[in-house]
Amino acid sequence: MIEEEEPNWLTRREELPRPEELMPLYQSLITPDLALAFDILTPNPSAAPGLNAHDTAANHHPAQALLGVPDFESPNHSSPAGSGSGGNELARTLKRPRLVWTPQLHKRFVDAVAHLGIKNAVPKTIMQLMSVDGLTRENVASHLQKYRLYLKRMQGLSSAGPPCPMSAADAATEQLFASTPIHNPFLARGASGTGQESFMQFMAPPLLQHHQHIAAAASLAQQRFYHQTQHFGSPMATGVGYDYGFPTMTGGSGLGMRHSSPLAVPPNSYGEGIDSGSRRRVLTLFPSGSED
DNA sequence: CCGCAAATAT
DNA sequence: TATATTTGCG
Repeated sequence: MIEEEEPNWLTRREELPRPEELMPLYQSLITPDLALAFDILTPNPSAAPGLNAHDTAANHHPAQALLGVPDFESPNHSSPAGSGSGGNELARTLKRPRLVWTPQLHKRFVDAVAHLGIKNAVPKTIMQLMSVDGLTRENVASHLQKYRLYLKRMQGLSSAGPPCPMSAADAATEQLFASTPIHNPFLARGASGTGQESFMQFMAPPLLQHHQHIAAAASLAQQRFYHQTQHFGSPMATGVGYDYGFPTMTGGSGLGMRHSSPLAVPPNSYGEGIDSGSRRRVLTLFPSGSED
């Protein structure tokens, strides 16, 4: 019996990938506006993946050419010595659209936090550790706030009652605070002892090419695009609401959380699981990197 | 700069 | 409407 490497994803040993290692995850945080402001070429006329511009209404972007990472981090003028923190003030001052924390992005976030430790997990450090272009400290800070709340909520919950539904933060968190359509029957399973079973590999079937052509992705052969279909909560759209797998912490009514049916989406069916003409579908394609 | 609370946008 | 993200304050 040798200490064989255990495929335990639950291992807290989150290896902190070096900036170079986790480069592939770069989310095109550069929005068209931002790019324009920089006078750099705009990859695609549409919103950049990962970021939903205020122009969500016009989601019919044909192709997703997410190439040419505009390194707004390295100015042409080159002020090597000067401007340590300044860098590109323009970039910082630009109004960026809502940042969409994709599971992958969140994953990296969690990884960073795990490695830094709860004590050192401060926005700035996390941000630096994530090494995601365009990601601001504010973004991380706010996300961290929610993340902590989420953890706290979960802790208190797991303390009183039957076995926790899942490995907790690991799974749920990875799921990004709850926004992944992927629901598998195993997810709601009580793990015995340390038997924390993971289940994040089931999702990765060839699910794309739904609408237009995303051939552009060809460049990043390793990157898979997953179309997350979200439907705006319509008062009448009952029957199939969000399937949030995590507690709501609304400060309002407190109740009113409806659990939609356990959307048992087969590993083959995606997106079109529910259809509705009047529903607005937000296509969020997130490139899957080498992580997870 | 960090954390929290409120405001705003989607 | 609720949720997510942003913004302001201590």
